[in-house]
Amino acid sequence: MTTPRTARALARETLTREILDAARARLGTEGPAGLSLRAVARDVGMVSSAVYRYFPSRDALLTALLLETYGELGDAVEAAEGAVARDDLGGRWLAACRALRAWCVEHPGDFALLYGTPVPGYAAPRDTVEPATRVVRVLVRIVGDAHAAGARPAPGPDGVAEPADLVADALAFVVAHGLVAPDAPTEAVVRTLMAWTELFGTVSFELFGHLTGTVGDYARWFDHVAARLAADLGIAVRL
Amino acid sequence: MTTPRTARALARETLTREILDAARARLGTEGPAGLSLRAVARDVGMVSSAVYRYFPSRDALLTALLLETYGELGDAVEAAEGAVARDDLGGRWLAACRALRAWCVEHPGDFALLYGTPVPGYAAPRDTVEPATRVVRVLVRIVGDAHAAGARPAPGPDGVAEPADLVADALAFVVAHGLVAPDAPTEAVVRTLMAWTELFGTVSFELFGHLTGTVGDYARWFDHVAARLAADLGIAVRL
DNA sequence: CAAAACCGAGAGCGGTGCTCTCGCTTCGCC
DNA sequence: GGCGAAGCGAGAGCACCGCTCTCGGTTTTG
Repeated sequence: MTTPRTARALARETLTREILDAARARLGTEGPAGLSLRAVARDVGMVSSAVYRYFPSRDALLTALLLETYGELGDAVEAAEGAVARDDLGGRWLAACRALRAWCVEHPGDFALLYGTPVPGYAAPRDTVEPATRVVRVLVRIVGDAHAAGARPAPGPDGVAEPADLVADALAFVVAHGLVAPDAPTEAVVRTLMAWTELFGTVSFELFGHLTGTVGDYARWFDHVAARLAADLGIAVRL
Repeated sequence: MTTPRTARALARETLTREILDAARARLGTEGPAGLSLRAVARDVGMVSSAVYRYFPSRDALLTALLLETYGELGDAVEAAEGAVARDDLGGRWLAACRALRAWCVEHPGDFALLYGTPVPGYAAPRDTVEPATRVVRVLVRIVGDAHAAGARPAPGPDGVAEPADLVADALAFVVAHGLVAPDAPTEAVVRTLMAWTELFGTVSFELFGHLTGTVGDYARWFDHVAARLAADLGIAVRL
């Protein structure tokens, strides 16, 4: 990455940035499906073919956007959660959840790119997996700390824990990615993954309009969802 | 709708069907974003402009697809739930949830149309709202019956019910659409809406690839989510 | 049986992703 | 300093897209 600071390299850097910024701006207004490389080129004052000097294809541009966007969301959630006292587990959980929703609501286009319908022909490369797991990693860490502090999830549907092999399925990935220590409370991890999907499901329903008319105050609605999930994990949240 | 059965009207009917079928077939392979009216026209052996005799715009075709698809999902869920003994509340809940997921997994393209990123310029007309509520209506009905049978949702995060005005927000819509009787258990209704979002959030994460590597057996994972949600609503589910 | 309505085909508009070629500028190296 | 190589932006062109309009031919209607 330490390219020589020649005039050309410098220009390339700034132009790459300009293209990415223009693309993200368009993403906010048109959505991922309508992301037009030609329009982006026009926005930065180029002809469309010139953009291909910087991104070999539309998919490559998409990948760069994915990486950048996952990173930004991860930053936001980690920063919000990190600003809360370590022993305030409910506060950390709520801060992480609220930061998550806030970012998504402020960047609906980016949210659609990350959590909406996948672009048909496009498969996200491997190196997007790590940035994509940052949010859930924060959640798992909070729950892990809570477990260490004695918190226990509510009993399962029939009063017993989730089956061991279901837990193993989910846990294998989490441990493999270093999200959590191998001796983590397995059931809590599974519940956290379920909570993660509910959080994003709620945001998805909000942003995609499936709750219009049903819910008045989305922020409060989301807070209650987050609080319920926390309670289910044995973490007390004061709204 | 009782158009005279002239040769022309008959031909129009079958051709409209053929176009819709071709569009849904393409939806399954390309996804909603890549739905090309020209390609659909080719599939039914027409030139693209001829399709406009049947649907005045791509959006109109989209609306027709929405109506049909919501209807099909509603049919599937209602049929599955209706086949279970009325007093077997856990069975009804599980049947509805499983039918919901099964349909989505079998029709990923249609699912993306209904619950994925909204098409940028397109706003679904009013008459898609009613068909869109059929699934949640089934869920609310089960929970209502459970309430009548004495089931009570688990206590809220801090041991108290959800705030009354949050409940009122959500309930207003539900009652306005005749989803539930005005004297319904308000808190249970709110919880049901939350459960509804989690069910579709789980399917969304499954189909959009956010759980790849994390969850091995999606069906069992989903069953556990459904069972947990039921337990939270005071409904016992045997897996 | 004629007028009106409907229908399919085709051309055409401006847009898209992407490829290739063509000059020009900048770079690295001797 | 000079020179070949590499990088760059512009433009033309390909096949595709949604959509409009016109033009003959068919069917329906009064």
